[in-house]
Amino acid sequence: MIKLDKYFYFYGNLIYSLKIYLMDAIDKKIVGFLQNDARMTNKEMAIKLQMSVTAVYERIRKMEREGVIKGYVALLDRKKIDQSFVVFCHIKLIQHTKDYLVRFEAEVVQLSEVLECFHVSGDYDYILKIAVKDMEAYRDFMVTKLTRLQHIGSTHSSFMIGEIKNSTAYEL
Amino acid sequence: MIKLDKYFYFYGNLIYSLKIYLMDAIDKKIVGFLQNDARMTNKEMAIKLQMSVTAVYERIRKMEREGVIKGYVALLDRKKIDQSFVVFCHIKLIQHTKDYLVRFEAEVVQLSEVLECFHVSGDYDYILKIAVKDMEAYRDFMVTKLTRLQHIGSTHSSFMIGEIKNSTAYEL
DNA sequence: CGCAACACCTTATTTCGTATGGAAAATTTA
DNA sequence: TAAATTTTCCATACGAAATAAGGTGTTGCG
Repeated sequence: MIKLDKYFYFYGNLIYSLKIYLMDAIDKKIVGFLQNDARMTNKEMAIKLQMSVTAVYERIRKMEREGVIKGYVALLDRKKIDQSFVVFCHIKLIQHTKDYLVRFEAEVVQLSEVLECFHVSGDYDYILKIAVKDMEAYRDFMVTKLTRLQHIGSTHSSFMIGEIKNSTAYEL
Repeated sequence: MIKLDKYFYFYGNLIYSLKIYLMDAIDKKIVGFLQNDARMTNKEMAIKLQMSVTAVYERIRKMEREGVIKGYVALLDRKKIDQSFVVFCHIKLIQHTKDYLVRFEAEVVQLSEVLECFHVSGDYDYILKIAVKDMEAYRDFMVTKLTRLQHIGSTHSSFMIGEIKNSTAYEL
């Protein structure tokens, strides 16, 4: 296995470096399998790849150790658990001092309805993906939780009408 | 186990109904465990819940059968596989005929760089989450793939500067 | 009341993950 | 180029896990 160092510069100064894990064709296939079905057995993969179980096992172990594979999770069907109402909420802060950002971020991670929160460029500062039961629950969330957060300037909500694609798997 | 029927009406007409899976406290805990770590053994859960392995096993099996648990996946670290550059792309179509929507959606699911695509209300029709290597790769993706799609009116890209929260786990 | 469905248990069986030792291949070093 | 080292692979073996089978107590319902 080869690790590639990637360097990030800012005005000629090295900001940070990152170890990229260079996967060969077999690694990519293994990870491809596991991204779709983490329950696939080593034996099944070994047969598909025409190699021994141990070889597969050791490759997986290494990728876990190196942090390429972050973990294994069960995915639920939103509809079946009555959380079909998904909203993308764009948020602008009133100011962009580091203190404001840090405080907002610390608070937003605590909100269980917020599945994802990303700091982004553009018109808004943050994009949040929120899942609740219905519109009423969303209104409640907005009023009692989200807008209570400090330093929020404005928000813009986009309601999900349809899910076209929702994948956790990267192409390798 | 109890299944709850949820009905959706539109101008007084029943559009569709949905079977909601009503989980008890134990189901919720089991699913809570698996959402965080799908590799947790039935035995470990059984101990935490003070019940037998078989009981845990059967509950999980039922939730899989009923579609509450959609599947199990491995999650990768974007950075380690050199796909750190994430973009939220907002897309507006030139028209909103069913034909246009269907065609666009069929094409966009084919694009491996597009991890997620949601049809949304508001200023734009779709929100896409795209992961590539760097800005250059994103430009290439835009020019050779995305803007080649039919019926695209306008796009607006927000680049991810920071990942505050990125969870696949629902609160139950 | 009695029947059926359900959730649970214990025990038994099968399958899987994982550890070990060692061979082949590739890579590095002298 | 030859030797040394590291990496990758394999076969085997064993404990742990998932799964199957059979049985018991509880609940709901006609």
